[in-house]
Amino acid sequence: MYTYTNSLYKLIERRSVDLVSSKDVAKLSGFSQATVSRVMNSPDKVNSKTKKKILKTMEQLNYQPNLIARSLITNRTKTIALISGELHNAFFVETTDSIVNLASKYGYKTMVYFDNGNNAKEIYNSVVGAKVDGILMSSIMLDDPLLEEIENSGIPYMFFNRRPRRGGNYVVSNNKLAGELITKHLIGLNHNRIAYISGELNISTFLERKQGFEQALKKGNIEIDSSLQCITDASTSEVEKKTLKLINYSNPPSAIVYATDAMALVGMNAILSMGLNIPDDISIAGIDNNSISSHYAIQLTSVGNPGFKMEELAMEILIEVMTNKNITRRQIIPNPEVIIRRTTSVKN
Amino acid sequence: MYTYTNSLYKLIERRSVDLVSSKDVAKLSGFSQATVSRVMNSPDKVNSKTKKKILKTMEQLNYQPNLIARSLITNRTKTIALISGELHNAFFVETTDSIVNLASKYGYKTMVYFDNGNNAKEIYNSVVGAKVDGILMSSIMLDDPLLEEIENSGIPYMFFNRRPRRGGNYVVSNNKLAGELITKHLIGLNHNRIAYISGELNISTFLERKQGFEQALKKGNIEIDSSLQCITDASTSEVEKKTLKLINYSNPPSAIVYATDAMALVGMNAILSMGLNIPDDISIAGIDNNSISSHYAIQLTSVGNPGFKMEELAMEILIEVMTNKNITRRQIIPNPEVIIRRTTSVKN
DNA sequence: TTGAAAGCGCTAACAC
DNA sequence: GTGTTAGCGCTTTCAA
Repeated sequence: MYTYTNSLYKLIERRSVDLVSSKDVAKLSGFSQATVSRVMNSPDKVNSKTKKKILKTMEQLNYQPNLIARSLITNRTKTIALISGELHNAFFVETTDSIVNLASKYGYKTMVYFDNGNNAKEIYNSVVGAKVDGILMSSIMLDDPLLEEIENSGIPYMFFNRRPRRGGNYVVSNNKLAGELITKHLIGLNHNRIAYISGELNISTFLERKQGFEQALKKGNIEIDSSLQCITDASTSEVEKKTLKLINYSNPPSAIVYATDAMALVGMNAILSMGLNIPDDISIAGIDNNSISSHYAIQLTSVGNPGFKMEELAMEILIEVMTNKNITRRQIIPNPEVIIRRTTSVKN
Repeated sequence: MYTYTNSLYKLIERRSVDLVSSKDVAKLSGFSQATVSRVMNSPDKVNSKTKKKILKTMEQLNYQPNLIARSLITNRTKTIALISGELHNAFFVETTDSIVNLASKYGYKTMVYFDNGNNAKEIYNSVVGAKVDGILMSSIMLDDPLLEEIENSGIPYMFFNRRPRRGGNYVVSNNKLAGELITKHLIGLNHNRIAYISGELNISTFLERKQGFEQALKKGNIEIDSSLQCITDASTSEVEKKTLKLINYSNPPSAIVYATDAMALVGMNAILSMGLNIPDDISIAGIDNNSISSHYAIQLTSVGNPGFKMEELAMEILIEVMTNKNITRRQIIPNPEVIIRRTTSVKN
């Protein structure tokens, strides 16, 4: 008894630098390490008195199981990787928030990576080494070589927002429809010189939204004018530049569709800074329906899936795939709708 | 030779589900596991021919070291934990982005947690179990019991944005000065009924900013009117409610200082929705200088540290602490400045 | 310069 | 219901 008290004292005293292990708990409680393990993993298989004693000892020692050691043997880390677009785009702010919180709700930690457009492979290697239980990824390109690697790795995954050209598991909005709807909205307001500013077309969202844009023009019998289409990287400076270019045409467009709300926000800033009025001088619209877009000072007309978060559905599915191993192909494409606000009006 | 080719074939064929280990690399290359390990950890200690062979084998097998196993023995995970406020506050969007990217630049992965105000202890336990190499944390309360635990844990850490009442390592803005400066700015515009909407005062930023507010009033010989001070949780609905309450006074304030830009944005939305004009009817200002605040459609007067990112400095220091173990107390408090935009004007 | 062997802290058969 | 033992995939002495 004395010895126990003595070593207990020592164990409590020492700082976590040299941490308490299940061996310590075992020794001090008088049971084996296996039983200590059972208390954590199959508590119903251990005598309730024993359990009580061990739990008390754990508390006394402030024992925290070493998850690294546990993972090495279980081959599960209770961690998911989120490979996201950068937070400069408010869309990813909302998805990151949702995903981390939802993961946590399900008992998963989240390793977050931001893909800046040319570090995907590096990120992927890190993710593989980290032995995450699943991957949630937005930043997949249309013909991304990573797709095959991920598929072959056997690691459960879901894409959201973007998808590869063929195959893969994902939840993405019907982006072609999104592009079509917003353009149709503008055509309905009598606009016929409608410009379009897009990110690079090796990304599904950008390609498909533009396809929708063109489809709407075609249906509206408006000729496609390539001088009104700008494909650019989605950076602030480029979007600004393209916006100013369009505005300064001798025959400028009466409306601009931006491929994302984030880009529209940049465009709006540029247009207002020029002293122009939105929508009196020019209508603008985005796609994604970021939450800032509904702010009274912004009031950006957009396209979105209100009441539905694709990243959350993707996460729910991922959880299911991680627990039940029967992985069937999952491809979900909800239809979005236009949210009309104050940045679009009838062409005057 | 034949045997090697044969087993190589088998190893290449199999999917990563049962992954290649350093043992496989060893067997196939004809060296020991120890030497394979050396190739990764002290390559200069291994013969260059041997090294070349082993590296080639690694590539053939697409070997990725199991970081979990490595961590178990090295006791380092090359992972930091970011315990952040939620992304609803744009301030944390920018810090999260910076931190994850900077960590990655230094070769660290980032486990991200969002503290919603009552899961800090739970998060902390997860962090301890995950054996992260360091913690970057914004969501510390003034008298947080976690401080002692973190200090005792021996895990390198830095707070940013918020700090505990006493002790701790942190980089935080001079928040009292921030509150004082913005209030002085308004007093300089002849405002003398200035309202203040703050988050809970158990958080250093809120307490100190309010102290600065009061100090400025005192210096300006303006009596403190408690009916113009609202302490609330920082949620959207509460900030809205308080804003409307103030506006509907028979003798409303001519200016409102919000403790954060995020709160000011909510207030702005409420005020504009009422049909009032900013700043003609009422001036408003925030603190933090979020990037959205400089948007032309927002133009929020704020207080910030332009050209300086406290989270980045905190991260740099953390890296240093994690590598050189001589942990000295670090408390850094840069002075902010007012950024005047269009939401504040002379009282009419 | 390389290999053999021990062990990080945990879990999971298997035995009792 | 509990203990003994082996081993997850690495790194790291210690010998050779």
